[in-house]
Amino acid sequence: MTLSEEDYIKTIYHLAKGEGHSITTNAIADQMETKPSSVTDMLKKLSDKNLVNYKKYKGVSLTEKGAITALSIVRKHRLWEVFLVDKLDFAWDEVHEVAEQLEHIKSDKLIDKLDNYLGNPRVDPHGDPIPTKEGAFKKSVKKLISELPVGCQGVCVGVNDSSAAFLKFLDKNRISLGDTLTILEKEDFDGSVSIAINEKEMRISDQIASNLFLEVLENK
Amino acid sequence: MTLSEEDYIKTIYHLAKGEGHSITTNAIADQMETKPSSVTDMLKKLSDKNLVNYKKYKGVSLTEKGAITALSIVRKHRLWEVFLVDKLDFAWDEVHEVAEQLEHIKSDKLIDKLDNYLGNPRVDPHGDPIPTKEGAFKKSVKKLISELPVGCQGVCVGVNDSSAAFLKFLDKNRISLGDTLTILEKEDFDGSVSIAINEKEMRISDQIASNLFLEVLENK
DNA sequence: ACAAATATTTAGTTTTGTCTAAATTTATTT
DNA sequence: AAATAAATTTAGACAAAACTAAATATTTGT
Repeated sequence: MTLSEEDYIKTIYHLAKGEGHSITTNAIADQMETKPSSVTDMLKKLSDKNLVNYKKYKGVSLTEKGAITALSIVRKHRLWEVFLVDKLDFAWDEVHEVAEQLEHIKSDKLIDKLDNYLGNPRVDPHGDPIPTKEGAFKKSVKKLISELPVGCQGVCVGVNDSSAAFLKFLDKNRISLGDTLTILEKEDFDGSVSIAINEKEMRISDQIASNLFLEVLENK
Repeated sequence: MTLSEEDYIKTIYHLAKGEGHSITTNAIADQMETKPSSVTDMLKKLSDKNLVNYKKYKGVSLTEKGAITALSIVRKHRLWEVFLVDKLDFAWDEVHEVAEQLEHIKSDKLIDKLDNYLGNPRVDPHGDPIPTKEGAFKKSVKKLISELPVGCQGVCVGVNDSSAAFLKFLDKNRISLGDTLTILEKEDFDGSVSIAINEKEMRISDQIASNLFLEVLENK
């Protein structure tokens, strides 16, 4: 597969939001900042290779083979994002461009070893799920800490209250978006929550827990 | 710079062994497994971009600008090799192909951070020196441990005596080619040498020290 | 249902990097 | 110093992936 073919497959996958429905030529052209005629050319080629179902004027969807390819690219992209953030200390919002390049590196052994090295993460720094080698993965949902049960693990992906005071609190306690957080215990009495974050444990008040969004894997 | 241009620059650099002498069209074609006519085409393009000095029928050499480019690619290649061996546990002889791909990733920030993460290594797993960001680097030489002074650091790159007994000794003591080794102390009495390797210290006999080659940076 | 608007495809070019075959230059023999 | 051999370049062609402009389908509005 060429680099360009991989980019098309990935774009179709994302536009279909992981589902198999039909995507229009123009949607792909807009997303990829290219011309519709270029898209048509490529769709013919991908169709010849059995990666997409393409009917003239009727849009396109990924075949089984195309979906497997897409998931493998998504897996690589997200694993590299974890590497960049966890190991190289990139901020979660500056990794995309580099991961776009790294995702095209061809070596199954590399990805296996990287996965292990990173501790087989299930989500990337944006909280998006990482497909397994076999192409399986759970969907993720965004919920407030206060809405989640004990034992949940997820990634901090947003705040409800973006007041300066709250952001300052997060900063002082070294909680950043992109950090992985586990819910250890919930106190019925005052709604406070014990969490593990960045290798440390701490307790946060109900007020904090109701203002911080976690991206967690759907429970089935 | 395109991927292909980078490959040509790197090939010219390696064929000239880091020096500025003139390389023939056929030598490049052989090395890159391509046709001489393709090489001629590319040399014209690289010459237009001021990356090489090219005179028809007279061979080619890198310009200052070309040499800087080459060193930056070599730096990336070798840093990725260190990553693959030190962090992902690849064997030193299986990293080349993957590093050939990784060396083309474009991000200065990535390479800076990778360099730091790896502890700013001076040599790659083959013992070859890693150029600095500024393009400076020392040559390396291959010497027996017994020939080197206290304080030297280098990479194990070969054995003099490849008898089964010797290889078994290395294996039992978890010394592999590609490991980094520092000479801590030398005992005049029996020629034995204290070394640090793989985060451990150990003492080896004169006989071992005279059979294990280290690739070390030239002292000046 | 039909005209207008929009979406998509086709046809024909362009650029990059490659190739083959022919022409030219340089090197080597005798 | 020719003649031959080897190396190199030129000319012309091709495939991939993009583009523009024109043609054709589909959808929408009335």
